[in-house]
Amino acid sequence: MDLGPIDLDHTLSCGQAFRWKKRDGRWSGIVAGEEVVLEQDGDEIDVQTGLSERELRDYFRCDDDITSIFKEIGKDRYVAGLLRKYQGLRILRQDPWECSASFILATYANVPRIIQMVENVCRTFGTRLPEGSYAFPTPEQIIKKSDEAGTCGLGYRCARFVQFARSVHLGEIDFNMLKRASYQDCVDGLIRFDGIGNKVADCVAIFSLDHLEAFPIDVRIGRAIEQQYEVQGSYRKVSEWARQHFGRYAGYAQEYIYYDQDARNRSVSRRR
DNA sequence: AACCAGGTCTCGA
DNA sequence: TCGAGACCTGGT
Repeated sequence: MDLGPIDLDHTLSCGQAFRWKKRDGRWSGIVAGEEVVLEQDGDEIDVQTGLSERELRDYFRCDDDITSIFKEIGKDRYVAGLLRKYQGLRILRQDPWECSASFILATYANVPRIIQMVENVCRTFGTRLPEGSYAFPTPEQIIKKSDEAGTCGLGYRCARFVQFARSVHLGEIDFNMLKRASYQDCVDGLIRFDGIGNKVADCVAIFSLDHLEAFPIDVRIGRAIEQQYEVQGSYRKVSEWARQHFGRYAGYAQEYIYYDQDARNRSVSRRR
């Protein structure tokens, strides 16, 4: 299947989604409750899934005009280098509920632990698929046996996670409306919920609600921006600077910078 | 064995 | 509007 210019390794391991695993050269994950297995050989990607081609192309954002996106953020010298270095890293379009619930768990934890927490949640509440893995649970599945949330190792995030499931189940958040809304209205709509601050809201906005100008700032991005551009300060100040500097696809630049910082960390830990 | 993690919340200035 | 402290817990 043709998913456009994409590198699965970069795209699925960069920390935007937490449910993809690579084994024996194949990536397997679950999208919209369906198992997806992908194997990339150069430009060829072999796909095994019950998902329709339309759904898969939607998930991989094949509708994006990637050329003009790269042209735009590539105006920055540093990012231009990263575009070459990590060619084929793409932003995904994830399910808003799964994305927001996952990033509520992602606060103040490292990626391996986030993956573990999400996996625990899926095994505890989610539907078991024929292949043996579990789908990400619906809000209702979580509410029905919320007393078991304590066994998932979520720490202080547990109460927020369950409460958010309740809010979503009660229809207190309209993701489709947030998609159509302006970036700022989208963030304002997300940030009302306990456990969603600036950073999580930006992650949800870019990874699931089509607001590619969202620029999530974690500690590593903060450091990188300070080093590369000598810009620092409050979240609001830095993120506004980033949208100004990188333009309407600022979030795409953010993901390349984040991945580069991640790669540096990985090589440091190998050296130890 | 400490250290730190894709932050958020609360509170005071 | 901003900065400082506390915070569950498990990888590394």
